[in-house]
Amino acid sequence: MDVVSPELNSLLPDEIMDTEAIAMEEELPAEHLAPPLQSESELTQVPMETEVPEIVTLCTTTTAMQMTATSSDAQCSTISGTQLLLASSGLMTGASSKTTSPGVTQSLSKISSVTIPANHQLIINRVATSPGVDGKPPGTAVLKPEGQKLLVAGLSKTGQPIMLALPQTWNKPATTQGTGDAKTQIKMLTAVGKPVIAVSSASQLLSTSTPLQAQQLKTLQITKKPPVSSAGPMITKLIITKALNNKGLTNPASGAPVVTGRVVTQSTPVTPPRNITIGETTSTVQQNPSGNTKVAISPLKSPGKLTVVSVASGSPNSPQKSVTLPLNVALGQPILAVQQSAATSPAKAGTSLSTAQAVKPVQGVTVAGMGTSQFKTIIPLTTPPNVQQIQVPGSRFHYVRLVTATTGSGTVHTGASTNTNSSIQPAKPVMMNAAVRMSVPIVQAQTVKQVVPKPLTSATQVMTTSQTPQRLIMPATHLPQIQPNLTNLPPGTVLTPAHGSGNMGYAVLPAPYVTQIPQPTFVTLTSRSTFSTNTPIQTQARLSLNGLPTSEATSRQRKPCNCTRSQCLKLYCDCFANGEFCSNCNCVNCFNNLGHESERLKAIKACLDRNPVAFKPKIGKGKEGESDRRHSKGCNCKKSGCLKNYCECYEAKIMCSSICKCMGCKNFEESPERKTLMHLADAAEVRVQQQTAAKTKLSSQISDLLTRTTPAITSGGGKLPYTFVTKEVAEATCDCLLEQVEQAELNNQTAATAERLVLEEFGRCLRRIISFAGKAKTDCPINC
DNA sequence: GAGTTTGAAACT
DNA sequence: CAGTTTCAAACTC
Repeated sequence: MDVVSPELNSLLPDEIMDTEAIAMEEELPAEHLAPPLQSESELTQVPMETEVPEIVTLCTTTTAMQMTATSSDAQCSTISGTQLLLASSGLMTGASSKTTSPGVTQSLSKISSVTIPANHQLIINRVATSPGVDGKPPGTAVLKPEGQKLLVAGLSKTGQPIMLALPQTWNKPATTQGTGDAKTQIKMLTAVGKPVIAVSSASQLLSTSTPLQAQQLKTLQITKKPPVSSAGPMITKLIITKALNNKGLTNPASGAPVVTGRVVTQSTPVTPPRNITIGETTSTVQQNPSGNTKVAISPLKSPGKLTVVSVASGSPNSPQKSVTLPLNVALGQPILAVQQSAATSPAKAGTSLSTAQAVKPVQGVTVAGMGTSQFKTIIPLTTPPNVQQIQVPGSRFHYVRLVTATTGSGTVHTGASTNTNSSIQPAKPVMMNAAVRMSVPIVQAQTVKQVVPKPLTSATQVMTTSQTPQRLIMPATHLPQIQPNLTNLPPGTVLTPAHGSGNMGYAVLPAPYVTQIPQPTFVTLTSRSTFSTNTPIQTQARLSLNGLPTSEATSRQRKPCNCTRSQCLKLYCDCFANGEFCSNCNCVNCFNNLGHESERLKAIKACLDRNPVAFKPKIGKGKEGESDRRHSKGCNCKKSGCLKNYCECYEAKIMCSSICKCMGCKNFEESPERKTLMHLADAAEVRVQQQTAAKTKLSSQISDLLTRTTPAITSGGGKLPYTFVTKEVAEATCDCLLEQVEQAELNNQTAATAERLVLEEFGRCLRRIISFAGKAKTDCPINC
């Protein structure tokens, strides 16, 4: 498999490549928002494109961050919709609490103010710094001395409270500029029936770290258990933004913040939790101790759009940097977009000092959720310290992005459980600011298998481990000319970076080559650095497929193609157009396989050059007020009246729209021809179903009849009696009968007597045959 | 199953 | 962008 040139890295779509901007905007087809959950396995998924109103924005800064009463402030807020703004700064004085729920106020006894405007924005101001509380230095805020330090209750859109519980370590002063150990946990609890979100953040300051180890790991692990309530689909929109600020950049003893988030629901523990693990290594940025780091995420009312605004300034009035990015989820092909704002850019973070290093982060996102049929995976094979992994079971895409590592090695290990979170070596103080937006359509599932990229020397190897392990040999040939728009890559594409220090490349793998294993209910991506060296990168991906058994998930029916001239590398080929490798097809001279990945890559690029959205589904969401589904381009039928499968609209069982350029179209709502056709089609379908049922019933009856009539014989695997009447037996019998006839003739007996003799002989023959048959069965009960 | 029709994709 | 060609699926016989 060829590898896309490192330049491709810079061409990755903003949705996943922009590590600074934390704004995302997406439109999601309605059909992907709320598919009903049917099975328990589905319930265990992590639905990420959700309508659940709780949009949680968490903003923390490590070490001497906002929890200290010095001068650092932190604000996390969302702009609209359900918002949670947590301001741990004593400087904040927003006190106009409008709709604070009782639970909120009870839990915020030491919070100076809680503001919950009508838009569900919850503003929590840490209590003014109280000198010497619990022996902590002045300025250390102790929101709640025992156990969980802070309980913040907000109101969701549905009016249900959102609780935040901070562990004791949250309030650690961390005023020692990089010394000490700061662990933070945020637990968010919602009311019954709503997801409970618990986010724990641990920031460890390692005195042994060096500036070269300035990589920071942020691991965000989210476990979500949808409620067992059958009250509609459980879709959760989770946005977690974490800003970590290690002021200890000047202090080598700065730590590596580890943030682990866990999202759980109050559902019954019947369904295993789904884990979302996000591991990232961010660059070390010296944070202005007095600076404000404000991250605002705006999950707009419209679930399809998300705007993340990162604000870093010393004052709330500081200019904000807001970036809105489309998530390319239109056309019914939502993707997971995980963005991280490393806050390495002073222009965006506003708090970075001149010593800030422009080290791109390593980010890994593992999401187990509603699986889809296909994925796009970018698997890091090089420079793993800077890895961004996004695996979306619910999406047709997987993204694992590599960014150039400028510092020492790091390891991102994202596991299915919180215990699997591993820290990257890290060390420099950082300010991490990540926005994660996960969109997972609840659609057909497809398992993603473990993909273990191997260390490369001259070639890239991807080991897929499963019950039937596959080994993919991917030539490391650089294809600098290939710069595909990754957002439009064929669904199910796996991008694998090329080896080489500092160079980034991607190889494209279709989803079918991601090992699919029936390990359900979680997704795990593991990445290990120094891939270009002898140290192998281990990228593992495991995820469930909507709880579907692997066999079921992988047995997705697809019509085999019959391409003969296109080599299955053009959109004529349905397999290629769907981003799949040909399998069990009838094609001739097929290049749509791993053996011709180079050609395939070129073909993909060519297609994308011609049409950037070539691999996007043609049937997408229509405009406002129109049908939910419509052809993105419209058909151009001329003769079929759009009532045959030649017409893509008709084939998709949708009506033609205004963008169609068809002639003589009869595929509209009121078309009598269409109605008739649909009626006939329905009738035919019913007929087929009936016939199928009848056949099934008949077959069952026949089988039952045979079982009952010949139980003794058939049950033992023996032959039926008539099977003993072989040709030889028949001939011998006939000889016996003829002998009787001859004897009768020799004796001058009458014909009647001869006939009687023949019949008697025939009876004896039959008895002997039966006798031998029974004896043979007894002697050889297995199979004679 | 072979041949025809059709419209999207590809090409010019 | 329009016209033409190529292609594979849909359809017919």
